[in-house]
Amino acid sequence: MENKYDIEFDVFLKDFKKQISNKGYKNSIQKDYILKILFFMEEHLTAEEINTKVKMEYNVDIGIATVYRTMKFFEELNIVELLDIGDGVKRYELSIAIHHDHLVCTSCGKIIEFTDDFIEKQQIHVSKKHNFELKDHVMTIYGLCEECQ
Amino acid sequence: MENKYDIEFDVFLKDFKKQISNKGYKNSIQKDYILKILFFMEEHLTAEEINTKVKMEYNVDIGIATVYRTMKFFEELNIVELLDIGDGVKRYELSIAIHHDHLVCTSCGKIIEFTDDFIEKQQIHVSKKHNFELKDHVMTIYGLCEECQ
DNA sequence: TATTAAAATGATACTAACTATCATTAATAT
DNA sequence: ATATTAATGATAGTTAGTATCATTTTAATA
Repeated sequence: MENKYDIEFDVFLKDFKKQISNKGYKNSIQKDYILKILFFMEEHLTAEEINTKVKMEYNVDIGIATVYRTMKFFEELNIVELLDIGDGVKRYELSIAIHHDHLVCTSCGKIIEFTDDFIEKQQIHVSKKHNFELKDHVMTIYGLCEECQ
Repeated sequence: MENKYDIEFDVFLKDFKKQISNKGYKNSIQKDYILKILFFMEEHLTAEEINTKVKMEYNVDIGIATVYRTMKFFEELNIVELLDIGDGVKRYELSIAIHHDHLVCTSCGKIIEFTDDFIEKQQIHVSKKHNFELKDHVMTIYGLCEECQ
């Protein structure tokens, strides 16, 4: 199986399991399957999509409550990052990817990632100016992608 | 009554009513009250907050369905702008204010507005680079305000 | 390896923030 | 004044996500 990261899944999974244990939580096959989907499949998945994909790919039926619960858990442990494109549904992606922002096509829903050093630096500057202790930021550009114009 | 804009409310209201009429919609006292609250009170209000404030300030009970419906209507007509700080509740502000982004304190919920010309320009640049036709953008910085640090 | 304490799961009930429906009311055009 | 058509408001419905709780699983330790 291919993936977009520079590490092997079993290395990643091992490290992740240790992380969970060290913090006093317990591992489970459900968590493993969810991570596997996030690692190998496209990112920006909703909880419902993750559930469906686990069912399709591995023929395992994780309760939807567990998926929601696990995504919240992963978010708190910074294992995943939340992406909110403003349509009322939460999407997640693995945090091992470097920080990036998003271009969202308002016509077809396509999500394109981008990073811009200038914007990254400028938001640090803006935070300082307002005596804000920067934790995180979200930048989303809405518009029409090439095909939808 | 004071306000933060450089125009009088009746000028604004008159212009707004004309806008509605021209597009084939009908005006109503409910719309007037909602606009009045948005004009004179603090911005970033939720539908529920608008409803409560109309009741408190003018002793008028607008049905909550009408508030939700009207905010959606105003949004489509670009009379208000939607602010989504990621807590699952929609907030609105009048579009007569110039575009600005937000600093959100994750501790006390305070919202500080900012504009940054560099960021504004840079997002145009990013859009062009990806052959995106820019429509809108959202930048939100999350962190701790001075008091909450 | 067996025991045990605590966390995780999954079925389902519940919640919150809207959204749709529809009978009634109000606004604008003629 | 009348007719047309949109707006309102009460309420039912929807949807994404959260809480509950009995049962199962995990993992530490005896």
